[in-house]
Amino acid sequence: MEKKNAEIVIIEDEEDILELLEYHLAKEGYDVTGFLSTENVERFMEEESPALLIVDRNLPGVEGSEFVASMREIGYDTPVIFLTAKDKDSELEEGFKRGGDDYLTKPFNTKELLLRIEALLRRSGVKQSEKLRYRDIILDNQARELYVDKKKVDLTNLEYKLLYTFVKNSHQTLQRDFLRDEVWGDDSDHFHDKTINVAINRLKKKIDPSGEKGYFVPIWGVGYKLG
Amino acid sequence: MEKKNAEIVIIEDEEDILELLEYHLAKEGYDVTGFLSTENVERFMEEESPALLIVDRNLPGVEGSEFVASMREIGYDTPVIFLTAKDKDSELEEGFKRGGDDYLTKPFNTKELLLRIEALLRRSGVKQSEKLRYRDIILDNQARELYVDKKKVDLTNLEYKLLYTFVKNSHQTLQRDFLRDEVWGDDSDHFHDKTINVAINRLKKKIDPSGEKGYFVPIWGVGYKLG
DNA sequence: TGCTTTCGTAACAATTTTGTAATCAATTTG
DNA sequence: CAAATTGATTACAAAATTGTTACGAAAGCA
Repeated sequence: MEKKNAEIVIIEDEEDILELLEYHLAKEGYDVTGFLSTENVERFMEEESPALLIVDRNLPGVEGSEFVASMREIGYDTPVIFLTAKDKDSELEEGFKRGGDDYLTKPFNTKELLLRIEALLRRSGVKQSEKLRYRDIILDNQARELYVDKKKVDLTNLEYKLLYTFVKNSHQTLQRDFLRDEVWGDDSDHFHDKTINVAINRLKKKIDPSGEKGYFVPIWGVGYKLG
Repeated sequence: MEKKNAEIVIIEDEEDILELLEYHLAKEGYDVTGFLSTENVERFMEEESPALLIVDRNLPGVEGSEFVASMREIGYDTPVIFLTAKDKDSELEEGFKRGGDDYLTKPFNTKELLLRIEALLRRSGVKQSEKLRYRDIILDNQARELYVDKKKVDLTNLEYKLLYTFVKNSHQTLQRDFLRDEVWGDDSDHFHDKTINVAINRLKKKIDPSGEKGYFVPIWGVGYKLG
């Protein structure tokens, strides 16, 4: 239930339905962004390139399937699931013709929607990036990016490797020797005593400037552990 | 009608439904083969590799979804649409979990089935959209052309391959080694340190002369990523 | 052949990262 | 409690990495 994190966009003008959908999909582990109209969606797609669109047909302003057709025209191939209150043949046909991949009629079964999402993502070949988590820390190892409390934080390579080592071994106390081997790979004798301290200090400042979260707990005379 | 002639296999034990389906699909131009049970289907698939399976869940002998699951296990990725008389949540879930792509409950609308077939063939079709995009960059891989902000930009072969590699892996950090393999294909030891830097530098100047867009973000000690 | 384009190499500049050292603070030990 | 040991913090400079520019060899083209 935790390793889905594909990015999904929902366009739905009825706020309570939108909220409900966001809740259910987020619970499944998807990374959901909701919109009340098609406005701003194109810009968002440029920036984020989501894996799937869930689009209400009946939107204010631009009609849902029109929006999808226009996205298709400018080259987007993102999978689309349409939602609709209506159930007319002509509507259905229009939805598919304009580039929809699936179609659900309201009121729909949430379980079914989730299954259809999964099937469509599988068929369209979405690669799930593996992410490591610890508390509010998310390490995306493919993008080599760190998010703390949903906010992106830039790290240097050394800092990244260091944090990665801790998160990967989050249940253990990491001894100084182990960290030296794992992060620095330095077998020379010229490894300064305080190098690790300084590195951890810098890392702490970046991921928790106020110092209130206490990610790193020093184990006196041994090393550190996450806490 | 048109010339669709994709090969479709239908497995359905109720003969009149099977005939009806065969009739409608053939009329649309598909090349249809019907089976009354899962028997012999595997051998047929080996010989013909159809583009789509339409499978009744409720078959004599082997259950439809079981058959699909076993096909998936031995490596077949053919798209599947399940048909069923039942409408239970658990059935639905089982169907998708075992590798179904779509699910229709009898009695179904023929028009809808045809539309869903088309959508599924489109999505699973080998011919993917030949356009890759990232922000305001569009790579038309068929024409081997680049558009930045709707304006055409000429690239050299090397530059194109480089940019293509980045856009294709737009949410990953690309390590220098990976770029060397992917773009230069050079496994020699004589690969100069700065070759990548200079190539990226040239590419940057072409697609973003003013340097304000910051397409390429160096990841210190690792490589680059799009940003 | 002669012209043009492409692209690797080299040199140097600019930038970022990271180790070191010095000092201060905290913890343990006797 | 005092001494000793270890960790935290800070500032600085060396080291490592990337950016930029120019040159010329190689490849493509007329």
